[in-house]
Amino acid sequence: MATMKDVAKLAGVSVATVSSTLSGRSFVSDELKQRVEAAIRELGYAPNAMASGLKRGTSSLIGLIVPDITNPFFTELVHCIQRRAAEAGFVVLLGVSDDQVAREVELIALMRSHQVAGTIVIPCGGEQDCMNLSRLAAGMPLVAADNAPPGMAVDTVVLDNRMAATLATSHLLSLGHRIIATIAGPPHRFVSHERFVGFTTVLEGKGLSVGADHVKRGDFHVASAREAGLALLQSAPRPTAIFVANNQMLIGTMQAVAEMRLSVPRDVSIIAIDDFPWAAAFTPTLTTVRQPIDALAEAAIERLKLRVGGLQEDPCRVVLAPELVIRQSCRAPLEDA
Amino acid sequence: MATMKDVAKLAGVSVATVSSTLSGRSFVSDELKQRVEAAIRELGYAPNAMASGLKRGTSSLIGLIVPDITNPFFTELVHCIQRRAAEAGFVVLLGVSDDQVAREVELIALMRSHQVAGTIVIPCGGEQDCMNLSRLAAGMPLVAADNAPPGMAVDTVVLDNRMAATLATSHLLSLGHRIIATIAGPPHRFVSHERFVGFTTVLEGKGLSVGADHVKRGDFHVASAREAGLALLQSAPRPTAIFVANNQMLIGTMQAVAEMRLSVPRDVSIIAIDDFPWAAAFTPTLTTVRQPIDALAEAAIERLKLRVGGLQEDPCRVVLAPELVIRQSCRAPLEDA
DNA sequence: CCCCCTTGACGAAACGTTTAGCTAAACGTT
DNA sequence: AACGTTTAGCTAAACGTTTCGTCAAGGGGG
Repeated sequence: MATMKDVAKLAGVSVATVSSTLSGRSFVSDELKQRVEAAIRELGYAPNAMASGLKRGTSSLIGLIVPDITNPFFTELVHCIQRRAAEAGFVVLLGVSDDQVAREVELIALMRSHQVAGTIVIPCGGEQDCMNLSRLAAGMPLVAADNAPPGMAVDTVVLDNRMAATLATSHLLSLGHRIIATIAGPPHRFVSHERFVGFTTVLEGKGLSVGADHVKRGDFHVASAREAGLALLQSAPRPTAIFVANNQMLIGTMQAVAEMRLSVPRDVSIIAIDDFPWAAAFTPTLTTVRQPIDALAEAAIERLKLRVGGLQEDPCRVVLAPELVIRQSCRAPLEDA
Repeated sequence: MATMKDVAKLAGVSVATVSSTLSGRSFVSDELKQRVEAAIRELGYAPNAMASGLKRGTSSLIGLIVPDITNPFFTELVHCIQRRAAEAGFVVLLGVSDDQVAREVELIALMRSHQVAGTIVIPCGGEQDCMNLSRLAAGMPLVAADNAPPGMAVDTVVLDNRMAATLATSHLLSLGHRIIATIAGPPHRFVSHERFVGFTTVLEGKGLSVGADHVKRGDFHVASAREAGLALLQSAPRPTAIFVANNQMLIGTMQAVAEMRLSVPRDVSIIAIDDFPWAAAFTPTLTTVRQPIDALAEAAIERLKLRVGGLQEDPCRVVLAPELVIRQSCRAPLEDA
């Protein structure tokens, strides 16, 4: 690998001049500029990002910590964040916490040791874990997205989860459903809690109550929802609609329905939070509440850029609105039900 | 951020001793070791990966360049690679080429400038582009996976694409299909070509020929396959089965079938290469040819580790076998067809 | 004509590690 | 007792940048 010294020698200038040419931070005459550029081309020189990072005490890296990249919501979020990061000149250092808080903590340290300019984290833990996270960040710009409770000491970018649940639940009510069940997420997580509260609040507002039999908890993965779905569909009275807390559990729920030889939406209506690329390819096509994923990514990168730029002010919270996407998996309940 | 110097001062030793304690590369007495460790804890010291990387001329970073993270095959591959990389002590620097060869080339340079230990790339171009890639790698350990033609000057890890096509086509033949169409991938790509050759070879072996009307080219994305599917389903004679070259195009094909008010597998059988997490959640469940994704990831990381370790030998090619996953989207053609 | 300011380029000192080479002490051998 | 050998630890020189301070040359104002 050619270094700046080699370039300088070939161009007959000092390394300082080469550096100035590259960074444009101070004036270099056109003549030298051209000699330097020629030398760079000839040697195939590329700057050593580690040396530069070491000297400057920071880098063009940003950390991105996600719980699980195979969940299509996270896949899309990673995709959007990576694209916007690249546009902003950042390279993404990817960490997967695998839903383990301990791993998440390790990853924060890892990011720091790699001198990232900042980190975007999608926390996988409960409120307490999140508070802990913001403490660990100390010094490193951190933005928490998605599962980020208010009160964290860092910028947060989240969906309006209550509104998402409200949209879904109101939609079911407006179709005439009165016996509505839910498959909620892990109780300690912020997003689960909000979605569940949104759900119950709407029902209570209508004077409806949800029986304990009609509330199941999953872990946001497929299998747990299949089991929960089977239980719900065997309960009496059988719910005419199910509100599912995320996309993966939606799949599990559909499996349960199929196993019971029931049909969506004839026997039961299903709605979930998180749209996903193939929701329109299923039979029936799936009604969902869509998160504005790209807007989340944009806001996260935006906040990070500001913090990296040295902005010192109180943590800011960005809350974005969801959107109801009506497809075929919900319709009015059968009269005879 | 505390540095090694701070630790050394607090522990009353030299920085060299701290370094030795951390790396274990030379002997340090138990007493000093403990003093150093105590100081590290007290200061919350974490090594500066850039300084270490600069000095050692390499890092614990590996580059990973993929065309498109939202394609579930790539999602899963990234997931597996990232997991195995983490197990091997590497951190993944993620680059997305977005199917653009120029971007891919930039990313290789980017990885190099970040002093990665090595890079795994899933090339997005044709044979020539791939040859070019191996040249660009010069000096940096590179492993090409998936769309990697033989003859590249680097280690390659690929699916036996012809066998995959053979499994799929033979399955259709064994069910009794004789009018079989295909939606192939972009012609210049290695994987497309192999899959297409596998398909035609099997048919020709049976004395069957494929009409030009029954061969469509897509771009591996959903929309192109929808169009191709519509065209195929309107051709005469209508094919009784379609072999689709990848998972995203499978979705597009299913959409086309639905738009034509036809039904799978009654009116047409559909099979594709690339299994994906929800293939079993569709109605009907989808018959596919599964790539051994984790084995691909394992082999890629394994080769990379060897090369990073300094192995100098001729490029090696790992070819892995696919597996037919029979579900509901293929069955015998209707007699009256 | 002198002084001062600006401009363009350079030299050299960092940044936080790793590591080769060195020192001094401790030990075992004759 | 003199000598090598081993050991534990230290000193200092890199690694490839960035950047501060310096410097010479040139120009303009007094």
